[in-house]
Amino acid sequence: MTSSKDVASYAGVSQTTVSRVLNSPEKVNQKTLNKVKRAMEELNYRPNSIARSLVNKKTRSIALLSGPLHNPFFVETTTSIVNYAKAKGFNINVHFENFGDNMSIYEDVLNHQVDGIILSSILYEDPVYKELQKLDIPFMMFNRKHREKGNYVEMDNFQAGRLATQHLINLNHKNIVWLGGPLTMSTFKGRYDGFKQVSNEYGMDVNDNHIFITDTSKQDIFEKTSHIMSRKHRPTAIFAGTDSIAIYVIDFLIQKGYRVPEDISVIGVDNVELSRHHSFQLTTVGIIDETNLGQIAIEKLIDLINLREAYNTSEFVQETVKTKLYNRSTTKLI
Amino acid sequence: MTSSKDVASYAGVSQTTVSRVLNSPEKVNQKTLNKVKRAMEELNYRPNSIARSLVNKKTRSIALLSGPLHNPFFVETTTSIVNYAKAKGFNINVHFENFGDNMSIYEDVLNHQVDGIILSSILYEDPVYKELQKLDIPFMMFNRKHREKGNYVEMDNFQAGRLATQHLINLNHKNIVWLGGPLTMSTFKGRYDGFKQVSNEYGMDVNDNHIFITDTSKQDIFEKTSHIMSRKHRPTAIFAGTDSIAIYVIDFLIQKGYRVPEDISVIGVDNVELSRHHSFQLTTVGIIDETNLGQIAIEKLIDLINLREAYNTSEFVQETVKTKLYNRSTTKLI
DNA sequence: TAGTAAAATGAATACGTAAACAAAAATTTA
DNA sequence: TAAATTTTTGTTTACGTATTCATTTTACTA
Repeated sequence: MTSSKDVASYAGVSQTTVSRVLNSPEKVNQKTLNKVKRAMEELNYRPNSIARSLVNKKTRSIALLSGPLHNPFFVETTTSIVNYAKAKGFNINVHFENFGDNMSIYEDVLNHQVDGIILSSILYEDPVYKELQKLDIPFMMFNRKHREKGNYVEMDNFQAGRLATQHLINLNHKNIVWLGGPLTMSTFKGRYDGFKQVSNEYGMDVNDNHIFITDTSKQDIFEKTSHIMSRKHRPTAIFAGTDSIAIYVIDFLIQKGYRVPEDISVIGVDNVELSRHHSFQLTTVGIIDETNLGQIAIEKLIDLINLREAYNTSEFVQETVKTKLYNRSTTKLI
Repeated sequence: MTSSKDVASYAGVSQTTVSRVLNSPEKVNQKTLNKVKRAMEELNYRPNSIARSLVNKKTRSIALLSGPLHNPFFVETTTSIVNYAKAKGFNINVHFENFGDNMSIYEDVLNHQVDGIILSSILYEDPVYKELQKLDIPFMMFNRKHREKGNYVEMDNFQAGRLATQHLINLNHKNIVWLGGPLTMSTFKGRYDGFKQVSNEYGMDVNDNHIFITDTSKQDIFEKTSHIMSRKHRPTAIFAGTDSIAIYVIDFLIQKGYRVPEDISVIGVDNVELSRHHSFQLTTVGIIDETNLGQIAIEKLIDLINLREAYNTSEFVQETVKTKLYNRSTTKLI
């Protein structure tokens, strides 16, 4: 690989001048500028970004710790994050959540220098939080947040839970099952609390028969759904904690010959793009904005990084986006 | 950030000794070893990977240039690639194809030093190929390949095209439409050629009425499918160039009130995981192996990187994996 | 045209690590 | 116990770039 020194001696100038041509061309004489540029061309020179990073102390790369892509929510956020970052000159190092074991990934992230970290998959009481804090690198949580707050962009999960439940109740449903994931995740916790509160407001009993916690795997969702459908007091509606869960539920139901929403209503949360693509049109609750949480989060993170570089200051980003109902066709009046 | 020098002076040794503790601890006296390790702990020392990369000339990171994630095929390959690389100590920098404009991404990839490149989204005559070659970095193509060959892992697209077509013909279909993407991609070209050959073997006419080229967007697929269904000589089967296309087609059909396979049979290619998850079970053709092409490709690529590091040798990886029919329930005898 | 200001260039150094080589300390051998 | 090994540690340099500071060249002023 050819270095700036090679270019320098080829062009008959010092390495400093070559560096200047790259970083402050206005400070170099037109004639030598051309001479050096030509040398660069002829030697097919590429500045070594590693060496640059070493001296600049920035890598222009960001680590993304994402939930699994079989959840369409993360398909959208990952796409947004990668593309936006690229447009801003940043690279994204992608890592996938490993069954809640964020510490191992943390080691990984740590060992490659990054200018920032963006993560969706943190638990409400995740010990990784304080490790990340020690790092003194901007990090942004999206989707889920941590008890210590920090920087985050989330939807108003509690409101989402309320809206979805209210919608079902408006449609006359009285026997509703909540089918979600671990309440150690702030998303599920908020949505569940919203469900419970509205249920209580309408004097509905929320007992163990109405609450199902899955590990969000297809397998488990199928089993739980199967169990729900085989009960004598079969519910008339299922409130799925995420669209991903809702889609698995509906796939299962259709496979088994049930009709949605004729036999049972299903509502999700997240408003993933896929919910409009599908052969069924999923009723769901999602953020008001056109965009997604990943997009908002990466914008804010890059702002933070730039702010820090320019002024060495830092401020908190704590954003809870309001939600609304996307009333489509997997719920109906009974 | 604390450096190895800081650790050195804190522990009362030279920086070299600190370096040795990290890279060849067996060469350092037990007592000083402990002393240095303690110092590292107390100062919360982390070796700077940038500086390491500069001297080692390896970054342990790989650039992935992938097709878009709304195609489930790339969801699977990306997941496999990221996870496998991580297990082998590599980071993945993800980039998404930008409407065939690989050159802009190429600049990006180039500017961050990587040990290897893995890309799915190359055109058969893509000019980026010779640029990549100049780079003198191992690069591996999967899914699609380039006319110049290089390193690639693909399925036997031609065979896949034949198998799918043969399957439909076995089911008595005589009016089959091929609905695929640009033939500038080796995948579509191979599958199309297979379709045409078998069709001809059975004396079936393959004219413009049977060939539809989409840009693989949902929008375009919907339009083309709509057009196909509104024709007087409506086909009895659609051969979709990929599962992704097949899924869009079926979603459209079901939305419009058609039944699959009762009203029309649909077959895809790729055998994506999702094709089994869905409310319909997609009939498809895919590679024989349990795994996916991305997985195979990343394994080979890392082998290449290691081989190159160890022996400074290089060899070609050129693999065409055989395919088979996955006969599920979106095709039927007529 | 001498003197001064401005523009252009170069020499030296820093970033944090690894490694070649040299030197010192500990151990073994005779 | 002195010489010869072996083990352990340190000094120095390289990796490729950016930057500070000093120096040279050019342009301008009176």
